[in-house]
Amino acid sequence: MDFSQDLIRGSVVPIVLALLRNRPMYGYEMVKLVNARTKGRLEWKEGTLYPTLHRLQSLGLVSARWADAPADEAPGRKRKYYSITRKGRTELARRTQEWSQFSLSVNALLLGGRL
Amino acid sequence: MDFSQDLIRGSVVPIVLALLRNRPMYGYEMVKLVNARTKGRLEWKEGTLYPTLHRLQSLGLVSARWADAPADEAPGRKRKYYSITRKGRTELARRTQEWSQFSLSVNALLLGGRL
DNA sequence: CTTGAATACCTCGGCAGCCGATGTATAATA
DNA sequence: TATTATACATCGGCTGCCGAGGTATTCAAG
Repeated sequence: MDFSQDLIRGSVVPIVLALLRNRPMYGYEMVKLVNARTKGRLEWKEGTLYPTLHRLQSLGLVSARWADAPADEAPGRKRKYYSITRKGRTELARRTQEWSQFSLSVNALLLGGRL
Repeated sequence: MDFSQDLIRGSVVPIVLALLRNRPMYGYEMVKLVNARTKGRLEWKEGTLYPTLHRLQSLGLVSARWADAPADEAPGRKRKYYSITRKGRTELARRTQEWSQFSLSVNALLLGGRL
């Protein structure tokens, strides 16, 4: 479907935080996972994700550590695993709420319903 | 609630087109209406809307004409009324579809549901 | 063995849209 | 008379997305 990039904007941060809710992940994994889970309707680019992760880290919303990939997955390969911080969880809650209000508002206006 | 501007981005165009679906409107009216209908959750700025309207016009998605405000509303006042064109309606359909797919995707990722 | 694809990380500059600030002019209200 | 509301507009700053490009490793195919 190939969304206009303007729609994508602003959704990257909350989605990243949401992905890290349950377990640490590495960047490349997030890209593939988002693209797969949305069947390519969202098509994340590495050129977007990596700078975003660094930004979130500098804001203290995620933390990163290098580690070996599990031996049964990709033995001998190094990956940079990101985890969400306590501060990040607070921000996630805020952003989720924000998204929900926002999407309700837009839906109401677009689909003509009352708010 | 005061959304991050990044979320707003990309939603302005489809909303403008949707507003014009039923009747012509003037810019100032759209700003007030959106702010009121969303109870200030969306807070449109004139500095965003006017350039957007001009852009849409140059793309042939809307047309504009100056006219007197109705005598029972604001007698003696000039307004610039925008209407959606046929091309604009096609674009509206596309954008509505796009938004719907997009918001479903984001919702699924944010709220953890399956797609 | 060498080539190519997949994995996994990264940077940089261009671009486009939102917004704050600012400006103009008129009508209504205090 | 001064202020507020209506109604239009522009402009530059900022920020984030993306295309293009780069490095290095692992693994399968030729």
